[in-house]
Amino acid sequence: LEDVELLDAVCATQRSVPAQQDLIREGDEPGPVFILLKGWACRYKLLPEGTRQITSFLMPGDCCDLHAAVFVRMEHSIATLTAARVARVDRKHIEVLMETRPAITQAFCRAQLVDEDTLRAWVVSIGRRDSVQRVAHLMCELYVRAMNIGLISGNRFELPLTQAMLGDALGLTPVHVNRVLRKLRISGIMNLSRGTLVIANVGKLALVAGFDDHYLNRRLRRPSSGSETNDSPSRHQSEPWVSRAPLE
Amino acid sequence: LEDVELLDAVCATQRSVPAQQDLIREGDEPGPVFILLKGWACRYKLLPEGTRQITSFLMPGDCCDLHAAVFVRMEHSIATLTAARVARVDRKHIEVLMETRPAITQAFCRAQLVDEDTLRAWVVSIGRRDSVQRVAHLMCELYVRAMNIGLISGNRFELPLTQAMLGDALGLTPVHVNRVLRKLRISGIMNLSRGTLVIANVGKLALVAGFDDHYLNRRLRRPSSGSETNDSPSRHQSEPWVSRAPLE
DNA sequence: CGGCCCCTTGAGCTGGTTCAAGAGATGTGG
DNA sequence: CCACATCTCTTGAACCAGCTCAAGGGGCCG
Repeated sequence: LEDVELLDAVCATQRSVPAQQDLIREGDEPGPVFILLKGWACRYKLLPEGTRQITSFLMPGDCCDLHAAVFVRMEHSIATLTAARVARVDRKHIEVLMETRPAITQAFCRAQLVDEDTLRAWVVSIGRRDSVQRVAHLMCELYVRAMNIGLISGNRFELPLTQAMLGDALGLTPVHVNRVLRKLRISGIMNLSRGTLVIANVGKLALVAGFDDHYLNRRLRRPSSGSETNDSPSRHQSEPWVSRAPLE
Repeated sequence: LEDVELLDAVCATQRSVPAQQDLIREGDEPGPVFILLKGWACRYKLLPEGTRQITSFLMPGDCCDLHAAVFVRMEHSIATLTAARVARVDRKHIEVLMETRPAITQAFCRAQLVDEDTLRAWVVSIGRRDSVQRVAHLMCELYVRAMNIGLISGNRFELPLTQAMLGDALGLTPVHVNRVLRKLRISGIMNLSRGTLVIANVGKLALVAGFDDHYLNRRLRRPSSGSETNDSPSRHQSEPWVSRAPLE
């Protein structure tokens, strides 16, 4: 479709950003829209005591605050976690796009809803799962998302998050994240080390996590193994853009 | 505005629902839109172990899943918590409204964004606050929301939630919710009993909670009493992320 | 080579859980 | 109007998952 070209065009002005840098800071007035093209970022909030809580991870293809124009003030910050490449799009362009291209509008809307479901899943995880389930669940989420944007090779993918970052996302201590990762490693389920996650046993991981992959509206397929029947072949496969890595 | 009349009209078909009844169940195909007119409800998710996590509370005026039409499957359930009055609106009507009345569309969109900010605040609370802060923070949220829909009289309002429900929302045990409530009571900050919450000291409550009322885009006003110039209790921390680099 | 992260592991502590038991409430049927 | 059942709240006591504090090791970069 030409929609893709329009989106490409809109991402013309790109910028490289080093790791650990705020793109948007809490209290800011919503400005331009950012689209993450490469690297990882996160939304987070700082507490008075100085602790941090990450509320979501952003991967290539994700957008920052498409809809926030209604508000006076950002309620959270967004920062890169790794070196990243970012497109900064004037809000006007987005609005024009949303008025003229219904498919794009719908894709945006859909992305928004997926985000919200993910957020709810985080609440569930942090509220009711123990540390092992929590880590496992997050890994499942990231695995599925990485798969959707084609970042999986075999049963591994690059996961350049420090244990401290994972802790800030999961509501755990870095120390304890470390212990959980060890536990998952020695039980032969997965191994996160040196920036890449290797999942030895997806099924077991999902089982431990109590992972329900519906919430990303994708099926969790293990790379090999074929006994499973794909029950709904007609699912929205004419994929709207937002969840794919569009450029690059 | 006549927008109000249109919305009234759309709520013509009302229904009374007893407490503890599912309106929408996880796995359902999104059906009609529900608007809560009276009483309390919640979104929740059940875990395999049988525990429950509530992800948000719904109060009169809140809508269920305006936008979910895009999805095949609901990712969470919605249930009444008290006896309630509910309008069931055909999705078609909503769509017509959203095409013809821009003000209404904008209001819906705004509500959606507020919900999302609230959800993020829950993640922060559950992830990084201790039990007392957590309870206090939720009470602040509910207080502000109750105020916004005119449910506050003086410094009290009706809060018909059991301690078990609060626990399911906060990721705590009912037993522990009880102990926290006692602590808040004897420290003279607030008193929740027999279905009504009396806030003796809003400022102190917000302080304990680390409550940042921006996220509902409303100011936290105390009804009477005014010795304290309570600007916003947050904003201690405008440090850019770099300053957090030494993770302590 | 030296400094700075980040990861790793140990040991002790604590906030919140679990289990248990009793006391109010509130409703229901006789 | 009372008797009984069912919830919810309340409190105690023991326990444990995850935290804190501390110390050492490895990789990467200047």
